[in-house]
Amino acid sequence: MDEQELIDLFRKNGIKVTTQRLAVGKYLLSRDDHPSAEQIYESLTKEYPTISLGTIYKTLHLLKDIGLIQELGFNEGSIRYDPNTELHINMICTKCNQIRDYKPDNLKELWEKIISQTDFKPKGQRIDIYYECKNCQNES
Amino acid sequence: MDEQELIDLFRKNGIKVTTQRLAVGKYLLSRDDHPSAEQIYESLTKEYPTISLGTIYKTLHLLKDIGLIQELGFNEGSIRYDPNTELHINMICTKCNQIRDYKPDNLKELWEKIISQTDFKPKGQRIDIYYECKNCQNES
DNA sequence: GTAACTGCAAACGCTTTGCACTCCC
DNA sequence: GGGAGTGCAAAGCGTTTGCAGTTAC
Repeated sequence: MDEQELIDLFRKNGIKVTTQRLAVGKYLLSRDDHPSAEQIYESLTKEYPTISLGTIYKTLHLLKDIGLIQELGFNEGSIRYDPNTELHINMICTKCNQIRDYKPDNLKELWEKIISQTDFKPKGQRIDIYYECKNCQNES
Repeated sequence: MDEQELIDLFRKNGIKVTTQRLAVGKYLLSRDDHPSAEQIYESLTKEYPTISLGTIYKTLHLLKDIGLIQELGFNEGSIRYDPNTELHINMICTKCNQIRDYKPDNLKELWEKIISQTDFKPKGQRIDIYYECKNCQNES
């Protein structure tokens, strides 16, 4: 998704296009890890020195409401933000907490087999795999 | 798991068997929803009026360390505790936040197909499906 | 007896809220 | 021009921590 599409998405949902919202949206779309609000703030504060954490949080809720991102709550009480709302697996390192998306070829097909057994209509899903990433394996 | 097995599990892990730990462990094992620390506290305070939230939290961390339960972090910042550490799906109602376990017959087989494509060695997993439960559907 | 555990209260950290100021439309 | 959005600081809330008193072993 490029900047213009992001602007269109905001307009379509009747919310004003502001520098801050574009900055947060573009930043998230550019990442394939899943940053926390704090990480987003740290990164954006260089280019936008007056941006505030409060605005980041408000923007994140907005982006969630319009379906651009998914929130992932973790045990440490933190929330990470995932710009990939399609079916995928979050590969989460149990040591360094790094998250990478993973999308096996036949995931959709297998997933449909799993949910076809129920009469519920899923609105969404979250699939995590916990493992130890290569960096952390090498260190130990 | 009955009380004696729980006691054995504590002993095996070298931690003392106390009334409070047994109470929290037995309570969690008896539930198929996934209570929060607050819910556990509310429930146990009737039978154990002096139990404290601090102790509940300390016990929950302990139970997690010995592998009896799994922690599930949620977006609202809360953590829920799941006594089922086997492969299963958490069916989560997006309205009332009720959680039920769900275990399709062929889940294990399909799951193994999904992870067989990677060379990672998973240490665990979490699978959520978000939906609207029957109670909430009827209300709307 | 003593090391581990409990209960309490204070501290902590992330997130939300309220409000005056500012900016998009 | 006016309502929506921002930035700041204070409040909120679930969780953790420190410590004196208590309990399991």
